Amino acid sequence: MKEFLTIKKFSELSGIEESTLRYYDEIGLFSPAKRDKENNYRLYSPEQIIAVNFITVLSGLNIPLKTIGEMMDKRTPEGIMRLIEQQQKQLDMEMQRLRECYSVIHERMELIQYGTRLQKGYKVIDGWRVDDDAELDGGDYIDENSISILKRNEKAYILGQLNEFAEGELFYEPFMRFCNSAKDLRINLNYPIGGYHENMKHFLDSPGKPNRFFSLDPTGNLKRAAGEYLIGFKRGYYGEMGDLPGRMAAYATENALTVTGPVYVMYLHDEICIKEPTQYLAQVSVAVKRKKALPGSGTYKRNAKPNLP
Amino acid sequence: MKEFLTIKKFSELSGIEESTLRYYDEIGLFSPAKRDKENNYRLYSPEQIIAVNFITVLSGLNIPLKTIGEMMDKRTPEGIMRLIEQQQKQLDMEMQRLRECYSVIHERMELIQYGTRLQKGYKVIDGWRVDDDAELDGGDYIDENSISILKRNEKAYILGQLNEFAEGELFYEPFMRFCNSAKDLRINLNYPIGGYHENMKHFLDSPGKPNRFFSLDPTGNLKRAAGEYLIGFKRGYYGEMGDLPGRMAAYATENALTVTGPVYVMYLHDEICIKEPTQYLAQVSVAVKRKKALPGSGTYKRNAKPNLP
DNA sequence: TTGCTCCTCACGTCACGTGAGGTGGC
DNA sequence: TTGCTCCTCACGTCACGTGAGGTGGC
Repeated sequence: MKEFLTIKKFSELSGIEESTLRYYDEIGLFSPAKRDKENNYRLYSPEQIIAVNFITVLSGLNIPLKTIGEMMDKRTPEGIMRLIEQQQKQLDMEMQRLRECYSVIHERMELIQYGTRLQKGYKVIDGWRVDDDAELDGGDYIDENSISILKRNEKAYILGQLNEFAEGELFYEPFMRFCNSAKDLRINLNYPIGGYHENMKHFLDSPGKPNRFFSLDPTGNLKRAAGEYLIGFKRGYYGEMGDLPGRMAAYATENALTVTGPVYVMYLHDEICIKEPTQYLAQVSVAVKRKKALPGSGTYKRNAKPNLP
Repeated sequence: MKEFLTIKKFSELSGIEESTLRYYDEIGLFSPAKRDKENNYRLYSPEQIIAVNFITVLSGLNIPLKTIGEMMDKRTPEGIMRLIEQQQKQLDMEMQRLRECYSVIHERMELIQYGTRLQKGYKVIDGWRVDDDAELDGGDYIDENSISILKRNEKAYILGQLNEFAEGELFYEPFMRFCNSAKDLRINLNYPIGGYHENMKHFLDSPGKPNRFFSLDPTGNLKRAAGEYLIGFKRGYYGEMGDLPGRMAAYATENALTVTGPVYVMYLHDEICIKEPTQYLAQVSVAVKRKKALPGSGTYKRNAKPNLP
């Protein structure tokens, strides 16, 4: 005698909700082996588990139920193979998409967390930032009012085309052109976007008008070189640098530093995590060379977190 | 003068559909910077790209729009961090789920493709199966009517508990109990399920009533050992083995083989890819030891596909 | 009569997509 | 008048989830 299962039992056995089983029956995708003639109960046979589990797997791969249904109607081994092979490509793309979202989030979090920690202050030892840690002797604290020299590792990014600021234009128009060209230049606008000044002079002359924009895309073709950077911070709306350029230049002069290469403007806290535009938090950095050795440069690196933005 | 963008321009710039932007506005998740007083047009500012792209990323991570909305309302760097950290765990699980679906599909495909190829015939050289290839000399062909000796690599699986067949019971009841215990035994029912006989004698005595069921889960704790296997095929409904047990035993005797270890019954084509139950295609295999060397055992392994099921 | 399990039917949800019909400035 | 771009509003879609009200056998 063949044993049949009511919908509840079959649901428990297969791990599929009763409502889902009823829905599959309703759309004709997967129906019970038979119906009870007395009360019209759905009666499933145990081996139907195999088929319904397969449907669950295919559906879990984001194959539409309609497609699954069409295939199950006139199924052949070859047909199933074709469908699955197609879906494998889609699945690869989906996995890639998720990994990229993950990567975007990772880059964002690094900036946000850095900005948040900055309010409490970072300890700096031998040029590397470390979290505040009472166990560590020596070093200085930096916060958002500090100008300091820090060591950084290499970091990838993608540069946009040259910005052209027409008379009276703020950054809106160039930023729009940057976004417009993003597709052609294969720039992912989901990664944090920053401003790029070709050198310190340009930053001093027009602090709110970067030469280019760049995307902090870790697959980018350009690298911000590893080394020592002069770093300062500023709260305020996009492009409002206040007296920061002057303070940074003065710090360089006082400490016998030669600034070299482009100036990077990154927003640690932008409109994504702060409502009030005057509270956006920018980080400005530029590579430096020392004209003479600074005192107190040890080699302490325990707990060093060199890869912060 | 600040420049504003109509919905079409903003849609092109951000890559987000107009209907999506209208929907985000409708539910209060993301609204244009202002409205045109004349015609009520939505007017977006270029820097809104940053916020809407971030929403896209979060939404792409399967965070509900409601959650994103609540967070954007009272956003703080800390709040964003918390949300993202939570979501990273969910994302890890989703990636894991997709990888497992992929793995299930992979195991299924291997069986299905093997069964399909079997209809045309495989060439066997030195005990390893290879696809039909005119360039290869020697070897024999196997198809679904063949009994043959083949080499196989190790393969992982998970065993269910001992089956008990009450009088007159077919495999339904034990199969149901197997499914029932799946959760406790950490058996994934989505992988192909097969029948396991503890030895050849048991298979000969009750071919349709395996001692246990097993799941071809590649993370399984048990391994089907690498080595030479006696392999036969049978078309028919689950458990209908016909004269196959006898033919396999006779083949072993004629060829001076000692069968050893459990007998595995795997369905290459089951109800997933064939409607007609009498056409299901089972593969039966059992490890063998040769009492004497067979003739023609070369060492040819080019194009060998040893890891077939 | 009371539970219990099942049934159907209708409506809700989520994140949009798709017209239909209307507006305002060139 | 004709296009064109935008608008609102309503309804559809996909894969279910959630009651509401009813049934049948103990």
